[in-house]
Amino acid sequence: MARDRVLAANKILVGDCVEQLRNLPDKSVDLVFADPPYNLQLSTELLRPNNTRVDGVDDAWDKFASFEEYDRFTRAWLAECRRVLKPDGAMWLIGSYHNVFRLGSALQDQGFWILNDVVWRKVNPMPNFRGRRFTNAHETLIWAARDQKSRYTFNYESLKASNDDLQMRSDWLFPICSGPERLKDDGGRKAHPTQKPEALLHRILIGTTNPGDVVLDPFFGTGTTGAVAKRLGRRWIGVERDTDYVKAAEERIAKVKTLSTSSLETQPSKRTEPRVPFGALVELGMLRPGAPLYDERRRVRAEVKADGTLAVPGSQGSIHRLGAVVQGKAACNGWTFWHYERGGRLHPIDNLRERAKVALGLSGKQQRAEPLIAAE
Amino acid sequence: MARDRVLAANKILVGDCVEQLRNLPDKSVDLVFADPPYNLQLSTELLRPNNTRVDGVDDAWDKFASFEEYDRFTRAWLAECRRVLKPDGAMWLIGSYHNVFRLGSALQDQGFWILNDVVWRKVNPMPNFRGRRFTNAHETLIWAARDQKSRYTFNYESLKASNDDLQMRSDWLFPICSGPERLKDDGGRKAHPTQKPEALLHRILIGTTNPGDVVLDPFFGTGTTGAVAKRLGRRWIGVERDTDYVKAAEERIAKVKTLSTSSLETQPSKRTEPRVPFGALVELGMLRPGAPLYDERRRVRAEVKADGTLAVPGSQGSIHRLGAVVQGKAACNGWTFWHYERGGRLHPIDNLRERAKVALGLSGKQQRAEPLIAAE
DNA sequence: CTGAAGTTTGAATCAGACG
DNA sequence: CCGTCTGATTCAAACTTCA
Repeated sequence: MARDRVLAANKILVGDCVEQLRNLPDKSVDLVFADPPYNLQLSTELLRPNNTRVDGVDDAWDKFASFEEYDRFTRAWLAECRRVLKPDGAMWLIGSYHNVFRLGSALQDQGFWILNDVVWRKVNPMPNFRGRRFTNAHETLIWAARDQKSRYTFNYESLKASNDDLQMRSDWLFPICSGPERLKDDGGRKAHPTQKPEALLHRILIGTTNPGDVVLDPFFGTGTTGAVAKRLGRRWIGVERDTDYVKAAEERIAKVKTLSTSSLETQPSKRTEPRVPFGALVELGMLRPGAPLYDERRRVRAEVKADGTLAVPGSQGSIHRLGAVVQGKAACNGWTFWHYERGGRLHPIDNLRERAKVALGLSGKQQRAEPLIAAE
Repeated sequence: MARDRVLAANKILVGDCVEQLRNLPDKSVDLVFADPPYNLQLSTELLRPNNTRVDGVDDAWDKFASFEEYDRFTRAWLAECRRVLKPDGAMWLIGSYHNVFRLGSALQDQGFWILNDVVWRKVNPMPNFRGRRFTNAHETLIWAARDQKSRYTFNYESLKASNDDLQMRSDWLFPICSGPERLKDDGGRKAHPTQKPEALLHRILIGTTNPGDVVLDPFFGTGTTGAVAKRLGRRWIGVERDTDYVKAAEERIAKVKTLSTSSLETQPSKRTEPRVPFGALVELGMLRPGAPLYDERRRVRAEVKADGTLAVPGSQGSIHRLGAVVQGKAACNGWTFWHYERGGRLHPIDNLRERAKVALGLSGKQQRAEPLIAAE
């Protein structure tokens, strides 16, 4: 089958994904990174609260008539990727809840062996403008070996060392791709609607490939995979149908310099300040619903509700909002304003937050969260 | 079909999941929470349709056969859950990468409408002992409405208020179930291998059910769903096959006390508050016909008409329509766009609506809250 | 030039009542 | 079932404007 197919790395194959993959030889690729269409199927336009329109993904390449058609497409390109992978090769997929369950099932059906699912937590996701769902603040990656027997690459020590000597977990925190990294077209608009951050590919390639490995991206887009692969001294192959994307990717990758063998960049981990919301104290049982809270001088008595709000007669809201309301002020830091009673004395609920941080592992020491106010 | 099936809540149905679900009436349940078996030991536990054992996992056909069997089981209990759900009902599933892709695909295939996938990030996950994978530090939840048209319950304001006035995101941080909350058997060993933390169910039930709702858990285990449902004033039904688990769950739930009705009051939503049409302000004499209204910066001047419409030269219509027209936008909330003048200053007409609610006796508890502490 | 203030934007299956 | 109309709703970061 593959007798006259030769692997030429560091180039983009222009054309249909499955057709182009057929031109690659069997067992020639170490890793596949695939960011396939998400099949979003947006129905109507979405307005922001200020009545401006959200520039959603409505490109033709993301349109599929049904799950059946999407599954058919998925099976076709997955099968080609599997053929092209070396026996010890592996694959990364990325998707959202719209498509990732189809991807994962198809992977398993074809004999891939899932090693982890990994969650990319977005520092700065787009909010949910209508207030009808949770903020969609993550995307899901699947890491799978070609089959159960594959001796896949995993640079455990590198990842651990770059993670303050803690095992790298399955939840990763990165900002979305914006700023200077985000490619723009001639008109100054985003060149690609779904450009992935280089930090994501950086961790993947450092963690699951070795220098010199061949990385295939069958949905190359504007070439994030190629750019990071080149920088990290990996070889790469991209497949992309859209010639505008191809042009942008080629120009982008041409500017990238390969790092010297010695200089192994450490992951710039953008840690956000650990935050404990008030509701967590209720959910964790540290404050019972019905428990009273007071201001410092006991002039106001409020009651904790099961939904994580606080109430006085005639008003209910967050600890901050209610603190502002009872004082007739515009704003209030509820953490220092409200107090719980213990041993006949009042303590700011901020103290509880410190203990919750410990329970949630957001501070150094590990201990258990005991209820501090007994049920009545 | 369901003519002689009666819904008896707050009890455990002992027996096979699908068989027991068949005894529940159609459209009787508000929410399903399901924590199905994870399919971890495919090769040893699962039988082929002809009851021969699937032995050996080396063979791709066996793996496929096993997934087939798991999918058949999944479709069977999901279909019963869908039948039992009210038209506006919803479902939560929880799983790991071993089974969650099968669950999500089956949900979509049966017509459920996925609203979010949610990631439970574990504070204290089990480390990966062999250092060959990422620490499996999360599990995945799927929240889905019965179908696309379902008007599902979502207590957006409660979740936001309990999260320091920020929208609740799709990534949740909770410790695994341990300490006193973890049920032990007579030998002091954990009574159930995968007991879920009550905090997880607390957030789910607060966020997506109302007091009095019926919550069904078809894989009840040691009854976390029932315990939290009872505490939060929701009704519950469990299905469990293992009589040891049933006994542990019954003892556990018997000890739980339901919170007082007042503790369960949720943050009221502006959406559910009674509506005051603009015309009522004119009828009540709060705005006289001919009165001028302005946008925030006085760039536009409109005039109130006796019929409750608003007019600028050349255009007339509702406060919303006219606000959109003068801005050249597709939509506009007239209540916040238009302002009336009083004491030389502009105030949004939304303020008048609040006063109209009081005048019309439509105001509930969330009325004009007076400061309880005098300004200093 | 600097900092404050305002604007733009990101893989989105994003409403509900009423006639 | 479908069209019409009211009116509820956003977070973090980058970028632009202006004092």
